[in-house]
Amino acid sequence: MKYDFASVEKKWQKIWEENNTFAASNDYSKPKFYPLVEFPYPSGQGLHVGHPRSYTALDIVARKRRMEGYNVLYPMGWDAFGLPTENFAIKNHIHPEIVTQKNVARFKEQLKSLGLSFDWTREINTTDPNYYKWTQWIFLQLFKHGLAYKKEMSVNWCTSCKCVLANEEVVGGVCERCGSPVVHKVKSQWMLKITQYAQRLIDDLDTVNYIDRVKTSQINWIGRSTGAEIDFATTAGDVLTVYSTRPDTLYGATYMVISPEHPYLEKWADRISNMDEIRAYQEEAAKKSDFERSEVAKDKTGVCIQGVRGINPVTNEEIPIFISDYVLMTYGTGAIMAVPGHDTRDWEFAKKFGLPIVEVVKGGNVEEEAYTDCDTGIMVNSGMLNGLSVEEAKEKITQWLHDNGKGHPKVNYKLRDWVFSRQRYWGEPIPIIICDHCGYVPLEEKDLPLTLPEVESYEPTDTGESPLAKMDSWVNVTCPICGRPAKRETDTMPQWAGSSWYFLRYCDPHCETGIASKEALDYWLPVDWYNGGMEHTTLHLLYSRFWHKFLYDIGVVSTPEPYAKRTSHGMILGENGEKMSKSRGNVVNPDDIIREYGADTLRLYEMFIGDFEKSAPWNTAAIRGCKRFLERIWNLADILVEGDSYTPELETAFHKCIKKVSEDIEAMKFNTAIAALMTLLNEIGDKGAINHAEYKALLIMVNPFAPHITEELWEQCGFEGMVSQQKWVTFDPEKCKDAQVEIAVQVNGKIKARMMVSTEASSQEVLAAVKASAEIAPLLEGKTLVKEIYVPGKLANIVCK
RNA sequence: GCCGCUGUGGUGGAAUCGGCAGACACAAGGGACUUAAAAUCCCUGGCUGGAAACAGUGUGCGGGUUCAAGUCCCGCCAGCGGCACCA
Repeated sequence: MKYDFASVEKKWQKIWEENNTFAASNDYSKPKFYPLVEFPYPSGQGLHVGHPRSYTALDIVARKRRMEGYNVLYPMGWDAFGLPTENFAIKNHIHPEIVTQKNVARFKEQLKSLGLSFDWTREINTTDPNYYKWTQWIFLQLFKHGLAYKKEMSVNWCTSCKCVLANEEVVGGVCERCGSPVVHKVKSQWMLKITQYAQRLIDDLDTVNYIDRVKTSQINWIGRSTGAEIDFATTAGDVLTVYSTRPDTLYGATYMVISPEHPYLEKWADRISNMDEIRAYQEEAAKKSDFERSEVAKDKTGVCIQGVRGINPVTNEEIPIFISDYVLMTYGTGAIMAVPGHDTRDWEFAKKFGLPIVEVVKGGNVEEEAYTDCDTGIMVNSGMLNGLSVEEAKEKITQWLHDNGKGHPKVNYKLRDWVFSRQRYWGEPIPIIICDHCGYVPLEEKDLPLTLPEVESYEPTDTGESPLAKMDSWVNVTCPICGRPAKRETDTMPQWAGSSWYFLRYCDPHCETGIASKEALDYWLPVDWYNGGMEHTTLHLLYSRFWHKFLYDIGVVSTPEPYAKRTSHGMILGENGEKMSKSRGNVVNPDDIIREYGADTLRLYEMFIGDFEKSAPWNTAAIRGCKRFLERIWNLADILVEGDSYTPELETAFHKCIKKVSEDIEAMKFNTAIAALMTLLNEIGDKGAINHAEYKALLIMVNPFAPHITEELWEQCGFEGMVSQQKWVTFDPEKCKDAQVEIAVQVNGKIKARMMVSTEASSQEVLAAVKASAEIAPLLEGKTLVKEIYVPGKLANIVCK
């Protein structure tokens, strides 16, 4: 009988759906397993072939764990707020909610057609008021604990669209949509104090099992550095504090630089004789877009402040102070001591402005380039530090600064607070009322959710405010505290909000008394295995860890980390090896592949395509190999014979294969697991028959990869129950060994022969047999044996002279 | 510039701790079956020389350690991704 994948796949998808076969149980006494994949943004384009790579991988793990007796929660939902939907709504005058519903329906159908074992009874949607009620609730908790605050911030402003853009919408310094320049505009923004958690976000990485590249990117992103804050007295009679990671080079500080936005400039205005020049520079710097700033990064600019000079605290020499945009107001103190001898940027600046370069660490040639090595140099021209190593000097000078009240050790982070406002419609409204008398007043929890009102148009206003600002009836309210007229906050939350806690909601998605019941959270958390793209390492993953830690601090969740394990899949590229995109014309639609080859074949192919963690080019021709594999399994039903234990010829092959497949699934080596199954199938084919025990074991092993065909075969062969509800197969390590193996025999490292030996044979026995063999004995005649090596089951090497 | 990843046949990729390089597939060539094609099955295959046995050579390049290196060490080259004046 021919395998009709289309009808078989539909049949089983229907059965699984009607029986809720893969729903997680609320029996909290069972051992649990909570695998998680990133829920998709339901875009208008539908599913990408990249989605099934991640989803199938953890589906395989989830299915295996179910068979191993775990209570498995493998959920799915929709991260549905966001710009593309809003832009589509603006363009086509359709409510974003309608667009979302349509896209979700399509995505859901596509996911179901892949046979993924999601628990659809726990489906969530971030745009559902019953969901975002709790997103707003978390925001209120953050606000009440002082972690949400409003601040004047510079934001991205598109000069042509006249609207605020998120950082993601600014590509190469221009607007992603219209290509016009993007400039900075100061606006009052909601911010979340993620910086307060910076150290814990680094430290607790030691307690979780994340792949190294995720850990290192997070650490780099947070960007911890240690150094000292140093106070420089100025001729204006005040103190200018700088931050430096190289306090050891203090004797080489020959000038200072402050950021163009530094507040001291106003304070010093009366003393500065070239204030016009300074103001012109400030304006110039403000006008520059990020793009221009990075374009001119190598060419340093700046203005020397006339009228105020700094005093080096160790040399007591007066040194000039410059303003330059290479010093950022947002990092450290917005002021630096410049050590041109030992900092590349300071060196470039000093060369350009003809400033003195003093060598204080021996080892390089500071006339040629800055010498920045900290490991080998010895301090010179540095008074009390002379002769010390850099490390010793850092310690000594920091102590000296402390003792003399001129500075102290300091840790800084590159991580900035999270800009949490968007001037957009399609997001969670921020549940705050702004009252002239009472300030920012949080909504009462009983008034949540604060739902999005219907608006006429979703376009941002000319002033860059959210479309909600035009809704007078919604905006104008009375202050819950003083009863005076007040206004609602009209900004909405960024897309990252809903995805920062969604894994908590899955634990108890219909809970009305909290984000989820305490019992559910205690049972299911942490997520045991979270797989997702590397592009989410520094934003989503960091944001959700931050929220989780906050919820832990206020007693809502009982684990300090949300995810016990984090892995990441590689991208699937187009057939030409480039990133898949519409403009490159190399997009593969999973629907087409399913129609032509079936879901099982697609699943198998995506897992066989290569190393799961690396990117791999799509190759439609190669899919046929996976289709053939499944058809050969199908055809085995024709040579099925009675038998309730493995036949001797295949016993070792089965035990070996079970071991390999079981271990490879856990190690995410799906490609080699499939290769092992193909090898086993070839061996069965050579033998020409398969019995019931063997076929059952094979179907159980293949089921996580190809769930439909295995279910159908299980039923057609009259085996009891469903294959997906069987016990996972086990192996006996003793039975994985062949009685005899072929080893390679080398003389002086060159292969001279091959020989069959017993796996039980000792090293002496094998070496004796090797030396006596017809191929090897003549080669050893008249030579002195130097060394004999036997690597059991692999090779023997005779070294002689 | 900095950080990370990668470099293996015509192609995708295998190769626990250093132990037979090229598993498993795809594509290709040859054969069987067929009126024919598709499908299926069998055989061949890193490269060079040779009819063959076999010999030499081979994991980006150059050195090194070792009985033994794709794997470890030192120095390069190329490609991809991310960050980018973070003091």
